[in-house]
Amino acid sequence: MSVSGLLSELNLSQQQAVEHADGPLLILAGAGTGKTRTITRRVAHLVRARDVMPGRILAITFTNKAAGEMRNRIATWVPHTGMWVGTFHATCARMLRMQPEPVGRTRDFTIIDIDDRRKLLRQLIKDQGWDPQVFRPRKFESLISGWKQRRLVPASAQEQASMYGMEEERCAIVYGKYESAMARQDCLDFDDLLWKGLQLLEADENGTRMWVDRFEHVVVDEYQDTNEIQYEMVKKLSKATRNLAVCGDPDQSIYRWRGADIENILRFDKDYPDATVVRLEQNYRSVGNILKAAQHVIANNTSRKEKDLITNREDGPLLGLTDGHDEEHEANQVSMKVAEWIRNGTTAKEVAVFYRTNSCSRSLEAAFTRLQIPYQIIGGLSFFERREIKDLVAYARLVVNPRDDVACQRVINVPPRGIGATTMDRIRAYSNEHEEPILTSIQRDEVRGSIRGPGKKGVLKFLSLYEKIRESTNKAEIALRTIIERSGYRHFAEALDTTEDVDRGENIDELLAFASEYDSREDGGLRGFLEEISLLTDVDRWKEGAERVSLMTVHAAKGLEFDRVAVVGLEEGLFPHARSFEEPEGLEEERRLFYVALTRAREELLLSHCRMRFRTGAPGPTSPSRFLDELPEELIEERLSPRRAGHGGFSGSGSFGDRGGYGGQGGYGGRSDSTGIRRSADNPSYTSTGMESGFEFGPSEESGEPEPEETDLEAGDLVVHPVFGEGTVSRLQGHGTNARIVVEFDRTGEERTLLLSYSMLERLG
DNA sequence: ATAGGTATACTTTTT
DNA sequence: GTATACCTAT
Repeated sequence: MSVSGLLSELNLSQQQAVEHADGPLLILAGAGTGKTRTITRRVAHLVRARDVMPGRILAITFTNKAAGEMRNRIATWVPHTGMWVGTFHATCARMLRMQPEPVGRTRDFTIIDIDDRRKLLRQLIKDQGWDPQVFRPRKFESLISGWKQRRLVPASAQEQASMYGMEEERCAIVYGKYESAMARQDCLDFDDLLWKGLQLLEADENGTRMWVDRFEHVVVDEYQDTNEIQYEMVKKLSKATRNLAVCGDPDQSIYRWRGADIENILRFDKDYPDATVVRLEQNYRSVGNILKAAQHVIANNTSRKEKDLITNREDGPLLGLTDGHDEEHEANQVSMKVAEWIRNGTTAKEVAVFYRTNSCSRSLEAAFTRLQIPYQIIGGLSFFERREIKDLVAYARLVVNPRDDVACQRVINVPPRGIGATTMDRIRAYSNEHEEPILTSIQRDEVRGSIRGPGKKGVLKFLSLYEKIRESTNKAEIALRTIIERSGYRHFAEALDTTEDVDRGENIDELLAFASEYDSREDGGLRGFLEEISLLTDVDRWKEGAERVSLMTVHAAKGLEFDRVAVVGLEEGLFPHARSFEEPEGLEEERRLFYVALTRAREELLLSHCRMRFRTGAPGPTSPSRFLDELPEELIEERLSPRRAGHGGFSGSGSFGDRGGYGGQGGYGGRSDSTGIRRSADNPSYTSTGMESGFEFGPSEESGEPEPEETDLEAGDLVVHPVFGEGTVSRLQGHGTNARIVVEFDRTGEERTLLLSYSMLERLG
């Protein structure tokens, strides 16, 4: 392949970025301007045309998935053996694994996740004699994470905390305890990976310089979302050669809450006055109307660099807009539209639905199931957060790192083997006092002698299990199989809560398949496998090829593109999210988020909101997002939902629009000349799939206040549910707002537990 | 020690 | 609607 092949099918700006020789380079790349293609070609070009050794190139991506894609794409041009391509976190983990000493860890360190981190914090709070109900682990976690992002050690945090209040003060103390526990257990958390990674570089600058002189070229994608530590890290890694190429779009910076500083990209040409700046403004992705809409919205942000995006594509269809009564109705409308898209020739994998918060996925799921549209949810209840996965991973962690007390405590009595709270307290007391790992402690005769009752046998059982697992091969899959078989875990997991329709066995199999795939690809053994999965996210697990509609948050959608996209929940307080109202910067970030959502679509967009939504327990009226008002009116297709008069349940539906914030919202309400009912007429094939025709609502609860305990339903009553159909009440449980009703539904023959106040059940007959 | 029930909090986004 | 922590009975 000739060098010029690397420049084929690139526009002039892209070519300039690819061919740029030495020194700092800033690529300002708008959405859909071929940014990934450009930096991939650039890296390939470095190897082919400039004879840079692959091992001397470091490319940082935002997700592991993007890293994998980049690796594959580069491979089509040049061999890339030894090239470093990965996320900041993965890159840091890799460096630290190779040289852990400067930060006080061994090469066997394990990575702790948020959940375990929270558990550890709870324990430490309790150890201080404080009530975790008052001093919340969650709150502490975010405080500590913030301190770590700002590189504050516990001592400095304590100094600063005294200015704030008791909670901060106490948290700072716990922070100190947490840090020593993590060191003792040879663990690192996500924040540590970055901070300790930077510390490694700092030590390296005055030492062997094995890292700071290692890379001849550093390339960073999504630079607009780097935080302070990442910024410093990039600076150090590229200081020796100044061959730093960063790429990003300030309008797509959406991780401020995680410490990302948009200033990093905005001031790049001040940091490096000799930087070459290349602007990619030719959009190849979206049709004209989508691009126009997106540009129009983002222009409302004040703190931004003017940027133009041009497309030579046709205008395309107008942007669709729907408003539902509530989220269920909204989900129905959206799924009908999706069904229409698919019927008209778009494949399911080219369709996506985005939402602001994960909780919005539920109603969509129900609607998609009803219409029998295949879908997959990305994110939300993560695979890796599933109990059975976490348990097995904890076993594996303990094998790799016997000092990992968090992992040890998670599995020492799972499946149950008689080691309860009393026994654990005793063991923990000993191990705290002697400052040695729990696993070491329980091997001491002194400790084992002090344990009586069923715990004694349990500890022996656990130790012999542990030995057997340790002896198994280092291959990830075999090790996991040994764990599962020797511990009897599969049986335990499958017997766990049979009422839920989660298939834990299936999840276990997926983990095994994952391990087997890893073994065939890499030689990192159990430790390597653990490292990989602890840094994986759900987007990374996303099965791109699957013929399914993708449902995800807008954050998860970053970097992806689809032919047709629907964005739901465009309401004040949800999108933009209420939490963003406190500071003006917050609102600008929400707008960028909306901009990201819009620019994912190639051909067609559907935007939607509803007039009432369940929010934290109670349903309430909502008003359309201000972002809808910011769209140019002439690009929006008028489509207001049908009135529901005559449909029984929502007798008061007309009054919704007149109430609350809806009617009052500026120009939007003014466009409300109804175009009538279209959906059911348009989609006869989808309303007759054997499921519900149309959509019935339960007894009218539109007055907003759920009436707890006010039910005359009892066991044996026949009821009908709008989604699940007819069924029989099995029993009632709980009181007040938490009252639940268990119903066995005829269609599936399965029992479901529903929250009584919102169950929308109607008595039958 | 454990199972089963009950109360409570959580819903912003994620490496 | 779900996960988790605490309480109580066995």
